[in-house]
Order: sequence, then C-alpha cells, then structure tokens
Amino acid sequence: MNNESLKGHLDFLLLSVLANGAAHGYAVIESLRQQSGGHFDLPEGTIYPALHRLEAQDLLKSYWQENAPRRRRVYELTSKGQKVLAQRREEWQAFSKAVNATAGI
Amino acid sequence: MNNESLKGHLDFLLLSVLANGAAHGYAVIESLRQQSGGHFDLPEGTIYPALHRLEAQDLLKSYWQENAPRRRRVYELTSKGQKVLAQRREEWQAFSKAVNATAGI
DNA sequence: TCTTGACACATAGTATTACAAGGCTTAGAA
DNA sequence: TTCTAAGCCTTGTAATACTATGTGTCAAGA
Repeated sequence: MNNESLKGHLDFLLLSVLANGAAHGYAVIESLRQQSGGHFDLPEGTIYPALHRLEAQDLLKSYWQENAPRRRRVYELTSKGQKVLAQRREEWQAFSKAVNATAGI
Repeated sequence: MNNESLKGHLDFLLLSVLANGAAHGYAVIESLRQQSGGHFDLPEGTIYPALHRLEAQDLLKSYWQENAPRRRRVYELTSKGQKVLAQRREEWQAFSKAVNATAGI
C-alpha cells in the first residue's frame, strides 16, 4: 500500500494481471484492486511508467485501440513476457517461502 | 537476493531474527542465511545500515559486548520493536495473501 | 614469518523504484 | 453548462538495498 513493500514485485503483479488477457492501463488498475481484494489500489503514476518499462523490456506490447469511446492503449503479454512471468512466479514463491521460514511462519 | 524484491521487507526479517534473541550484526547475517535456507545471503553493507536505522527508530537497542574475543555490537528488540514486529508480521501476511490472490496462487 | 581468510564493524556513493503532483483530453450525467 | 469519471502522460522526490572500500583482529597454514 503506502509503504515500500511493493518494490520489486510490481512487475510480477502487472504480468499476472495481463496473463488473464490484454487490457489498457486503467483497467489494469481496476483488476489489481479487485483481484487483490482491495489491497492494491495503485495510482496512475505508478502503473503507467511500469507498463512503459515492461514494454521497453519486450515483456509487453501495446497498441492504440480503435473504435473505442475514449483513446486507450491496450497492453498484452509477449511470448518473452510469458516466460518471464513464469520465472517471476517461481521467484516470488521462493521469496515468500524464505520470508515465512525466516519469520517462523 | 540480487534484485529489488527485498525492499520494504528487510526490517521485518531483521526484527524476526532478533525476536529469537539478541545478536550482533555478523550473527544476524548468519541467522538470516540459515533460517531462510540460504536464500538471504545479504552483504554487510545491507545489514549494518539497516540495524542502525532500526535503532534510530527505537525498535532496537544495542551495546558493545565486553569480554568477547572480538569487539561486537549486540542488538536486541525493544518493547516498541516487539509491537512493530507483530504489526509487520500482519502486514506481510496481508501483502503475500494479496499477491497470491492477484497472481492466482 | 607471512599470508590468507574468517570475523566484525563502518560509511560514502549509486541505481532503482514506487509514488506524489501536476497536466491534458473526452464522454456522459446532472 | 458544469461536473465527474475515464483515460493517458511526465517530472521530480524520497526511500532503499547494495557496491565498494576501509578499518582492525585472530587463527591457521604455507
């Protein structure tokens, strides 16, 4: 939420959300909020730069959606993004397991 | 490890380790390595500043250990530190639960 | 003896990051 | 018309873990 705990995990979350299907930035924010049970209510200044970063790393590709009531840039996973997502998933599980073990949980 | 995933969680780990008993910096590094199954092998440049930070926040107190073969600064939890640890523990559990829910784990 | 490595502490500087704060546009409701 | 939500963007900032480097002690081996 309002602390530093998200750092280093945001990319994993974004890739996870987009693994459910292509979506534009505002929808990603919505999905994050809903799927996390309201825990991740992230500002646009967090999401948009992160999406740009992931696209620059070839983990996402994007296009302007035509025939939409408002202009929307839609993002979707690349094949590289899918591989990296699988990797990030394992890293997250190893990380959380290690934290739990250290904390006696 | 070598990425940013630790950010915001290191304090929780340090408090957790010291909840098992007072220890000096080098021993904290050892405990972190062992309790995490080798996952957290953190350099001294990470640990010492973090311990100082926690002490500055009154979550730890420290003293130079006398009659030791080498000079050691021993850290232990304050009562405030214990309370904050319990709080951090809940935050971690809520956070990891939210990540898992978002990622479909 | 000399050297290597483990033990033990410390700090200055760096890169990365999430976020705050602001700005822009458009559609639909009040 | 006015307002709000949708939708995108960027600049600057604070916090953080880490790299690199320095200090010194001690034990063991070459």
